[in-house]
Amino acid sequence: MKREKKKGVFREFIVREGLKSTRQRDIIIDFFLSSKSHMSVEELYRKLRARHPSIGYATVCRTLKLFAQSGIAHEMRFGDGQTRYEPVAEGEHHDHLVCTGCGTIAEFENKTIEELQAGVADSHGFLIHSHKLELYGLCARCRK
Amino acid sequence: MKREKKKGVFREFIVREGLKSTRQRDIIIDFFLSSKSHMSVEELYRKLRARHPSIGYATVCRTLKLFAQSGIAHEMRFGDGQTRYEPVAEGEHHDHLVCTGCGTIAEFENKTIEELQAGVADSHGFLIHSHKLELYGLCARCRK
DNA sequence: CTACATGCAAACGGTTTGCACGTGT
DNA sequence: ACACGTGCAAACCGTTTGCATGTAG
Repeated sequence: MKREKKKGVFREFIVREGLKSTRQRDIIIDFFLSSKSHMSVEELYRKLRARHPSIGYATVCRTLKLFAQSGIAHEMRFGDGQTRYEPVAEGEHHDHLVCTGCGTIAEFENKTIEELQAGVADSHGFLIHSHKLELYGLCARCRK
Repeated sequence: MKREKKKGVFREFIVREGLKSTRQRDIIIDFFLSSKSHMSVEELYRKLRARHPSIGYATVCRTLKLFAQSGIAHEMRFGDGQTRYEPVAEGEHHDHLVCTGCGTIAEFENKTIEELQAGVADSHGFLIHSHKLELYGLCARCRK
């Protein structure tokens, strides 16, 4: 449902920008929307390639960028030099718990923190546009 | 005062690790501790080079990494592909307000947010080790 | 038929590394 | 004397780009 919605949003974006709908873009969007979140480009590319060997790395990069531009995905960089993408969950915003042991990335949402952030921005005269909050540590499994 | 303290900490680190005290390291640490915070490696290198033309980029990189290891500096990456360093202010932790207009980076501290973060980590069974909170937007000057 | 998209390989940008030479201890 | 440090240039790694060819509209 929401998946179809995102595909719709992307389709509109494609039209609006005078771009084209292609086989590769269809493959990538389907794969992207049905895979786990926070995948790195490399990861996405490898898995995609298993089923569609002829697809190029550059195309994957370019397409993911388009997803971000169209608003259906967020581009994110944790400290590891990889670029990751996640489908946006409309309305709600969430932050990340990154396990430095196994690399798992969990999500959380905390309205109070968001409000406090807004307060901080205000008190500095900042007009806040986005934020990034990441907690690094060991997940329940890795800490034992 | 605290600057001398950091130099002392680094000196101890050097000895403990069986490393050596060199002219370059002295130059870099002095420059680093007396410059503005959050400088990128490139920035640091350029400015350093103005006075000490023979210093190598690799040496600057390596030395900054040593600062981070020794605990007198933090390494940080905002979204722009540059690695930045800041002298650590002992005890207190702070987060960043990054102006997307002029690139200025301001700092802030908010104890309540930190506590809430700890709560979030707990409720996920995470053992938190560090965190990163960045607010992106326009600073007072750029927003008008 | 035209403009955009693709795959490939080469370029890029910041960081890291190998190496021959230099220098603290 | 020996081990570590330095400067240089080359390697690296993920990402981006140029180009000849393919394909949607």
